[in-house]
Amino acid sequence: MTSETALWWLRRDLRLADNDALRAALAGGRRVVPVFVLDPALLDGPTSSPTRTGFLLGGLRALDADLRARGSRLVVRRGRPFDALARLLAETGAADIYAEDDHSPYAVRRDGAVSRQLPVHFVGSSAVRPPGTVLKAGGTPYTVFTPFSRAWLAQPLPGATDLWAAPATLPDPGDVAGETLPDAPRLSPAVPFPPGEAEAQRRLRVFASGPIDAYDGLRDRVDTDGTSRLSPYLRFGMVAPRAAVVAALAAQAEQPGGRGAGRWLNELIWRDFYIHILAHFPNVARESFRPAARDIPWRNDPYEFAAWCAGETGYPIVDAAMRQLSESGWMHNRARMIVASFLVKDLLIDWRWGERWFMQQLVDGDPAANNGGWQWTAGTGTDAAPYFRIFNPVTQGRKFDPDGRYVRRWLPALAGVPTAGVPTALVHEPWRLSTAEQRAAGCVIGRDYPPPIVDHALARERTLAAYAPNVIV
DNA sequence: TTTTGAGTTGTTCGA
DNA sequence: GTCGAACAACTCAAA
Repeated sequence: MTSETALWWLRRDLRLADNDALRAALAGGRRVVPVFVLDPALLDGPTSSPTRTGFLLGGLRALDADLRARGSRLVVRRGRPFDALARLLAETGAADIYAEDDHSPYAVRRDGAVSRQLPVHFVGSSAVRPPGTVLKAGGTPYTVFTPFSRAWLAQPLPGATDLWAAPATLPDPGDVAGETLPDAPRLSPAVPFPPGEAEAQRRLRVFASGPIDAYDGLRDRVDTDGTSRLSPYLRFGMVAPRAAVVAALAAQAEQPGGRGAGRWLNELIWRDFYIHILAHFPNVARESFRPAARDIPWRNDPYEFAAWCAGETGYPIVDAAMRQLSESGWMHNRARMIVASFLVKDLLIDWRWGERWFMQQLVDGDPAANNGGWQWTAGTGTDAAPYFRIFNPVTQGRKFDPDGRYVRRWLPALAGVPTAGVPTALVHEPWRLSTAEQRAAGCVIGRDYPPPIVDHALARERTLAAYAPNVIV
């Protein structure tokens, strides 16, 4: 062959636009072989999720189609990445491998092993600003979000000129053998996330051109599509996080008085924050960030955990959210906080149990964001919620699902419960309905819907005692 | 080195 | 119904 060859190793950057690794691989007119390695350590690991794997495989199919439309195609191999890449280097005669940097603990181990023996170059990052680039004056990492975000914003911000479209044509990778993508597991029709770069860009465009302005006011409403629903796409890099930042800044410039775009940008900065935290403090994947919070006397009742997983706690907002998770692979952000608070602070179950369940269910499951969120709720992490902040599932339901549309959607047993009337709307506390009202609504507690697994007021007192500083010192 | 101000997302209670 | 205080103390970041 006449020109040099490079492997483009895709991991969580399944896109052709704004892809630094692809651009670096293409530089100099090289022949580029796009490769994805199906890694059993990830796909069959203890924190894998059939829904997420289905989304990934769909994304790979979409990417392959996008590549073929440009004269290229995706080469899929199965096995340990090191072995697969070493073989491909030999088969193709490639001199270099280009990949976007991934900062999660597994990726760091994997990439370290690969880069010790193979010519791999890491270009770009799954974060907007990679770990190590947002540090305190002394060169150490931030552990509090607000100063982190100030330092993050103080650096030059990306603009429209930093983005580039997918190349119109790509070099033919030549005759390289690859596996066909496995069919199973398929995405359930209930999963409202068609995979692929085009869909990711469409969602970002639609969200940033309107709904983002209402984001600040609607983001907490679980009964409303007030969020971007971009998380699975960002998880697999079907859209560049940098492109999301640019879109948020542009929306902010258009609505200088509005708070929605800035609020959403803040969430993108949180995404970077937790990527940095996990990269700088990889032990948080195994234990609480705060040493003082490592000795909380968890109850860890396996039956209560099973009820939480199944959405059978008797608290409608909790159960609806857990059904939304298992049926659709996704859960509204506010609902994630509510169910997490319930698991940790009402049931006193170790946050790591909930963290693992989320990873096994979430189409957007990401080790950094998931760990950060759980440790925040549990009060064990960086900049965490104070231990006495315990969500009341009834109050949260009334506040963020005022008409009960969300709980009715996911809990058919509650479909007949009135939202208004005598004595008040009780859809978020159906056990307070009279026997006659329960019968009229077709929701008899104990028959159609479970009674509350714990009394929230008592559970709250129990947790305050368990967390009290004199206990956890 | 010391000091000071500040810290995602709540709830409950009593006036 | 609304409002402010209490919940508890600690750690971080920066001057």
